[in-house]
Amino acid sequence: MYFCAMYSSELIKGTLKTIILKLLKSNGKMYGYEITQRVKELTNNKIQITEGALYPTLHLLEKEGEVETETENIGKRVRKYYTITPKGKVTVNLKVNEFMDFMNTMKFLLDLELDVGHAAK
Amino acid sequence: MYFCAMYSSELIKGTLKTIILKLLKSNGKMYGYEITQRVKELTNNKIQITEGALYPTLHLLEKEGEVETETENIGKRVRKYYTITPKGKVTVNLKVNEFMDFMNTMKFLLDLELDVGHAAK
DNA sequence: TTTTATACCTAAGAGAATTATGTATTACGC
DNA sequence: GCGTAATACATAATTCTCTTAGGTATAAAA
Repeated sequence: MYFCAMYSSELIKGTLKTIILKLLKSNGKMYGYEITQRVKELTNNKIQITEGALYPTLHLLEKEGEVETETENIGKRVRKYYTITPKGKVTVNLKVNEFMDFMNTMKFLLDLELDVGHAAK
Repeated sequence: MYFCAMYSSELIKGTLKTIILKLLKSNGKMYGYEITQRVKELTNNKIQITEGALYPTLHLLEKEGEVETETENIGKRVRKYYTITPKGKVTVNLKVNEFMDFMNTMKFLLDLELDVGHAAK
């Protein structure tokens, strides 16, 4: 069912809040389903946020005051828009910086070719 | 007790096997405690592998055939050395490539400054 | 009219780490 | 010579975050 060039799921762990907040920061108000679609599209299906992960995270972010909601009626359907708060903007900057730093560290670790001489391919 | 400029622990999740295999590949045989110290040193204390995470992972890697062990007696103490297997070398290349790809995708996502005009700092 | 896409949600379970222990040897400080 | 810190292994209980699976309902497309 999944046409996965997707990353193994452990990798993505810990990045969900960062991704959501970053999208909301640079993209303005979005609703849940839209977030999943946008991420999928921007990453060529490599990152697919499941709804079981998304909605609980959005609710948590709201409880923490990182995002705010407003509902909009589309026909008979209710759509819930999320907007990043000032607190959320602080958080997202911290998180993005931390992740960038982490990537540099990992790149350093994974690029190392040390002593041993045979430096196996 | 921890003098953490350390990364928030969720970030590191999913990268442990990759780090261990990569170190063993480029560094030759190493024992558990040595791995934790080397990683700590190479990352300026930013990544500190806990023993509760390390040992179960090493045992798993052995069970999966990614690494092999040999014990060495240092005085009265037993030291357990780990070496990467040919299978492990294939795995580590896949994992490193996947992680590098993942980092590029994340960098793309987190660097985006989209439409909205106000492009909040 | 039936299937697919949109749109929200929660609950049970899995997986990978943390935290807390436990054991024992060796080196260092005083 | 004696206590503390560092070395070195290990496991168990718990926590956290996500997956899998389920549920509801409207709108569009086939």
